[in-house]
Amino acid sequence: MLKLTKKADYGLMALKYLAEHPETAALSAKDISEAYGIPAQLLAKILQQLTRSGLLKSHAGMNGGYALAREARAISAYEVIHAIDGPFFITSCTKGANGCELTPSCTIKEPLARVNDTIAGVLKSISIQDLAEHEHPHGSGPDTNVLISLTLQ
Amino acid sequence: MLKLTKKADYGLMALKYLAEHPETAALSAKDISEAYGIPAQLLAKILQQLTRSGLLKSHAGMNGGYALAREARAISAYEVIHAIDGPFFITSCTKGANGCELTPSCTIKEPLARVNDTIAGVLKSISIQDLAEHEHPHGSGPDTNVLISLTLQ
DNA sequence: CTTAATAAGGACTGAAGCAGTCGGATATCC
DNA sequence: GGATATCCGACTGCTTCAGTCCTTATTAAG
Repeated sequence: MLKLTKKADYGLMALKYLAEHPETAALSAKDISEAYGIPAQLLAKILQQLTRSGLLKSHAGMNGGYALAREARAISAYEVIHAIDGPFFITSCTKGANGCELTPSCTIKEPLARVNDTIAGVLKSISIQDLAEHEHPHGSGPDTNVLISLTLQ
Repeated sequence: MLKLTKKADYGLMALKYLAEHPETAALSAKDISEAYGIPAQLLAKILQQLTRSGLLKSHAGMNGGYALAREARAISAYEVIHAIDGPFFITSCTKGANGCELTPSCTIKEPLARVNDTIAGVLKSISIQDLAEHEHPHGSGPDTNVLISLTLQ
């Protein structure tokens, strides 16, 4: 139904939280889970995934935790979602790999692939920094204005 | 994972097929299901949903079937998806109705709501006619060029 | 060196949604 | 009345998601 999983939501929230606390060397999964009321063990697994994907750096042991692997401006929402939920396709019949079982009857996937690319483009244009800045009430920072051109046919 | 259900896919395919056969008064669920290799009874339920939503007109009895309730140009992909899959929200925590259980800790939904609106805008800008025209190899019809402006903050 | 805090990761469960089927009821045309 | 349709509720199998449990490895502090 065109919905992000909760895991992706949690992941975005966690990265946003990290971006908002740049002064601290690292924050533990417990810290973040308590800040948002997210199940700690679930969030831990998400953060581990993000670490494997190179978006976070982790440090075990006391005073360990997680920190952004790059600056918040250089991490896009797309990367986070992709790392957690895997590659997404708006159509159930993916165009790549094994292809669509209905091929060639499914004549709809090609136009929708463009929609897919458009959505991906939007998500790529949004950084964790954008999410973090948005927190602060109003009037700060320049607008992030994104223009997308979708051409059918 | 940001994916349309197969039902929505089937619905789009069916409406596209109807748009490609404007000469016939009505096409039965069986006709369409055979054209695409879709389970007939499943497609029937989908077409019934689209009828209830006012996108199709149905006619029982012999030589009955379904026809577009409006011209193909006036039916958007968004309407089809919405009729079948219901209202979609990219975030698991919907902003409306019961709200987010995590409120106010979930500070991410507001920026993503804009993304949601953008996606909806893209889907609203694509008509069944666009999908049907795309079928014909190339060079026909004007490009459908859509500009979307997404403003964060 | 011991202990506590932390990440890492596999296995499992319950719940929900999706895809598809079955059976029957109603409407329409011949 | 029979053939062809739509209409609609109930049901099943399957997959995925959300979350938990348990164990192991790593690191810093005392």
